[in-house]
Amino acid sequence: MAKLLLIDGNSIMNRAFYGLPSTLTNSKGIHTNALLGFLNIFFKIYDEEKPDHIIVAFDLHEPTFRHKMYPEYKGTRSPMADELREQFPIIKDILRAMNIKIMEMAGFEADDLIGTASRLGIKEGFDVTVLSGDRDLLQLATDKVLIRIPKTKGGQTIIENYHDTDVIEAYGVTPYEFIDLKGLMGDSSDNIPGIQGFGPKTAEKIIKEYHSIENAILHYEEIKPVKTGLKLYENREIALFSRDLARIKLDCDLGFDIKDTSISLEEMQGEEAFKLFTELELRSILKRFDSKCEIKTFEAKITNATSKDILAQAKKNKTCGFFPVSSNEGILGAAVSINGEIYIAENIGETETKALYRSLIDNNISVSMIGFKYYINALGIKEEDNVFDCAIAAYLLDPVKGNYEYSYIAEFYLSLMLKDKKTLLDKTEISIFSFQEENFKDYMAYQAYTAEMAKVPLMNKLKEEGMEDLYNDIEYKTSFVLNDMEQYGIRVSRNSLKDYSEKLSKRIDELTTEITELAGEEFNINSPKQLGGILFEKLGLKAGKKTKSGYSTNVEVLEKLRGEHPIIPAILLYRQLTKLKSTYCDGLMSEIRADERIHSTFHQTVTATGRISSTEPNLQNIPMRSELGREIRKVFIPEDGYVFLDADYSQIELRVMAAISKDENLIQAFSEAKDIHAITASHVFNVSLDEVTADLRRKAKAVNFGIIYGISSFGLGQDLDISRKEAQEYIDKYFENYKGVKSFLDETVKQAKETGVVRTYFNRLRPIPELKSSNFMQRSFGERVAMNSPIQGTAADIIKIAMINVRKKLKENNLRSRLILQIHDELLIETAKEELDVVREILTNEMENAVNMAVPLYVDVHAGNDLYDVK
DNA sequence: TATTTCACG
DNA sequence: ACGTACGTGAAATAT
Repeated sequence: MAKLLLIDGNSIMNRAFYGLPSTLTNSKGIHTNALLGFLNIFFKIYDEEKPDHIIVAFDLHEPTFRHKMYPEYKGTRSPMADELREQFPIIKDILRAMNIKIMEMAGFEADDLIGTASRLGIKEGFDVTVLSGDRDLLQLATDKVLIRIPKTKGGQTIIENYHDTDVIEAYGVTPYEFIDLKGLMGDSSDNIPGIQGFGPKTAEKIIKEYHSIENAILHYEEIKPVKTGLKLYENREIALFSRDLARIKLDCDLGFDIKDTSISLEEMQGEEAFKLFTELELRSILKRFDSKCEIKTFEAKITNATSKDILAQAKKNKTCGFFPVSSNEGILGAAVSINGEIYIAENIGETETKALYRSLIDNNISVSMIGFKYYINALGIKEEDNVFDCAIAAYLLDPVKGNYEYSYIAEFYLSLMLKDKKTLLDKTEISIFSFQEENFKDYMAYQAYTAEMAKVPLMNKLKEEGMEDLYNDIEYKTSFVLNDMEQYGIRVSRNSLKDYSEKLSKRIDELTTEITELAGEEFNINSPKQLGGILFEKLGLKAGKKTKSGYSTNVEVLEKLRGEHPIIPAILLYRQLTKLKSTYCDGLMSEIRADERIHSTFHQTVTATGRISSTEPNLQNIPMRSELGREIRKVFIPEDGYVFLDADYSQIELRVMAAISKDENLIQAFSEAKDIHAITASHVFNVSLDEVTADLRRKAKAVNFGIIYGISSFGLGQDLDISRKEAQEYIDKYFENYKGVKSFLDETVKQAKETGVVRTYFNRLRPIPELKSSNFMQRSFGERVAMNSPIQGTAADIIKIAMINVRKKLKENNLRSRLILQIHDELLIETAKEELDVVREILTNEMENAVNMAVPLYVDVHAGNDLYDVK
């Protein structure tokens, strides 16, 4: 028999929302917990029942006929949580995309529509299932209508099922009598009054005996205790009225034929639904599409081939996706996708793979890869080869995503669900034997296929977003600069590092003893938990901030306690020393390679703003601010015959802000090359320039930074340890003088709210979904990001341009000197001694003239014999 | 794996 | 009333 599934949308959404943590959001900051919960229950029921017809009912946010009967109806309800409300339009979009009928109607609740549909369903001869979290619907149960109520028990979703007989068994009354039951006892959640003092027990007893309120009223004198009977009689109007309120309507005019709601799995899992789930990043739901969306025929399309075969095929197509298979031993072979067919050249080795790559390029075949920087050296990729990199393109289009593996690119740009690397290979070590494994073949095929197929959609998207130049002129070329820096690395003196380390160890041991004595017991000083216990419980010091798991023991807190106990300065020093030892001494030591140099990896597709990041090790956070830490810079030395030449931009972010905000005062200040912090101080504190003290300048500097970070009085107050009010006064004074900055920041946030994105001067994009959040904190964060990203991002763009141009100039002039480090606003060149003058010229020029703005850019340049020396 | 802390711009 | 400065990565402990 045909089956009809009716879903109480509001109640299932509500249940799903409270069943899953509301921290569940996608990368765009959209809450997805109710969506996910709803869909999980939905598919669970669907799989069990395989209904032929489905309808989902929703309440509208309008008064219903019950409100007309009784204005206080549902009056005690607190308003719906914003995070849940936001998800209703989305679930409706999803249902529409799945071609599932939605019903909602002014004046009626979802219950009434479901009630009506259930009866129409019976008339059509359907078996009806009603899915709801609300027991009110039990009154609809018959032998043909099954009510299913999901419940969470011990983390597991179990579903209670009720036909009419089950209702009788569980409640002792028939579904029809259930309405009378509610009339007597009322319902606090709907604010249905019922008879005061009549709870489930009394109500059940009466209805069991008399089957209806009317009949019970007729026989009220028989009811015992007498008081109960009297009370019923006195309140008979309320009881009958309450019952009317509680009764679900069965005769609404739905306005459509119930037979028109038929649906199949294929119809539900179409292209549109897939796209929407992809957008929402509901991966677990997408898994249901697996069988449908994976490239089933991939295996059949994989062919083992020689380099020659591949070249011959590629010549016909003129474009290909290229995946070099690499292990610790280097490149083993390659998988090439040509017109969707995968050709695998197994174990041909690095030399032949390189030759294959070159032959493709030489024959004008465009090569598309994913993360090509990694292969630049092994394959001998040259800038003019014009390789396309899907990872960089995908990064530019969504820099917050943070993952640009083939599986994600295929998902977002090809609507293809491919098993990801982890699923296919997990801990597989790639070797010459890997080629025989089925999973590995799939992996190679997916890599190559995605690289080929995603190129066009990615390029179109880049064009659409106006980021073609950014891609071609900045990002693509930057890869080559970064690769060079990785290859060159930076020389580190093992011996100096060891000496420094030993010096630290000695001092750390002494401090450990001292701290143990002061604490009166041994404990792990590195453990914030144990340290908190010692300081704030045992020693009774005043706890400052708290963290999620206990007392905060960070510098800020400890610094305020400095005078309170001799253990505090000891701990502060201990912290500093152990940090230096573990992160920098030990950390750097293990990264020194046989060539005496450290080769960091520079990541181009990591930061949300366009900056570069550095790992293994991070060479962008070598100590600088404290003298003790700064010492470690002495271990970084140039190769014999070379010196270091370092240049850093002077206040590049403030200058960028001045230029793009077009603030006249700020531009003026910078054109005169004055001390910007001092100038700001004179404005904010109403003093003349020569009256600016060091302390006023320090405060003004904090204000300037605050502006760049997306100023807030709270943040500035915290930083300067002043009241919020005072901080606000500084900010107001600042904006009074720099009105252009004020209007620029306001306008940026306003536009960001309209478009959902901000852009740098070079059109680099950053989506800020947080601006749409209903959560104040998230939204405020979004606003600060909107103010900061164009500034930080433009500065990042500028230094990338400088890097590209510096490298080009060094090459053009056949110089041995090389760029080896970038630290956001600073470049370091390992400079051949005899080239020092010309390199200084190049570095200064290229950095200062990387871009032509309304504000001049300046760099401070220093030469030195180690990294300490150049600053 | 998450949290805390701290190094840098 | 809410409870923050923007952008990173590494190490250690706690879970």
